[in-house]
Amino acid sequence: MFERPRMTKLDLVRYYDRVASAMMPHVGGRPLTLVRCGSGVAAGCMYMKHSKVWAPPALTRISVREKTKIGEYLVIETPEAIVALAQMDIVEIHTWNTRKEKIEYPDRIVIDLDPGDAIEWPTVVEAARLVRRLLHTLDLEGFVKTTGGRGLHVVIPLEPRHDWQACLAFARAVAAALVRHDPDRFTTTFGKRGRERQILVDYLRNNRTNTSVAAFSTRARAGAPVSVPVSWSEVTERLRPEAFTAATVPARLERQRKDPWAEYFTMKQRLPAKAVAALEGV
DNA sequence: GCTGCTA
DNA sequence: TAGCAGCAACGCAGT
DNA sequence: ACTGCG
Repeated sequence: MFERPRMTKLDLVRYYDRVASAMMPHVGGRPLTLVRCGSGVAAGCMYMKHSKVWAPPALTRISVREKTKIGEYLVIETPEAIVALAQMDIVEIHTWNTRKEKIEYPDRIVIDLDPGDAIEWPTVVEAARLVRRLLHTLDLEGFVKTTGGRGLHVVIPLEPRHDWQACLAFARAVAAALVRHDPDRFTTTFGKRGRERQILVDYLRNNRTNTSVAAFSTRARAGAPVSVPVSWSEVTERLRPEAFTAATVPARLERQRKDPWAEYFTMKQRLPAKAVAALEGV
């Protein structure tokens, strides 16, 4: 399926088999959008949103009311289902930020930091830490993960009680606050020109129908690392280890250093009342 | 990858 | 029966 | 309206 390094479908099966159980909590029970590369990655890939097409029996299906019609989506309920996706030539696994039980109420918001070409990695890390600090002022916790590309996601675990519009409004407010805080560094403008030196805060990815929040993806194409929750030791390694020793790490981060995502799945956060208004003052 | 039509 | 074509997303923003 | 983008 891949050239250089050569990777076959069997390799993909082995890989999914190895990571499936770790992936389950992130991708299970959610509507999927998949990237399929049927004739090898070089030949081009297709997005698969609805599940009208064939899928291995290990995948389950759900119907979701959409604007105009009812869409049928594939859902992962077991690790076997993940491995089965390899049989479908699925190379990227994207999920909604809602679980099937509460399809209109996201259980996470993702703040996507998408650096321009001239932005160095440490700057992205710094930005992610800034986002976390911003969230802390609202008594919210955020978890950092790699994206498979050059950026980072700050994931905010939520109790599924705010509809996606409320989540979108919140994400917009966070983005706006970041831009206000440092207009030279942050932008919400999509246009490529002029943002080489800026970090795009991409809040659109929180839209209900959005497909782009990949908890995991196999971006072997780009030679990028596989997207998994990143550990702080990993981040600091790439940052400047000597400048970020345990002595300088706040207790809160120190706790995360051990297992950054340990608390993630137990955390049931609510957006503070008037969170959007509160952010306007930041 | 699968289905369904055609040679 | 072998082979081929068609199929498999979407919405925002910028120009 | 069309294109780029993720």
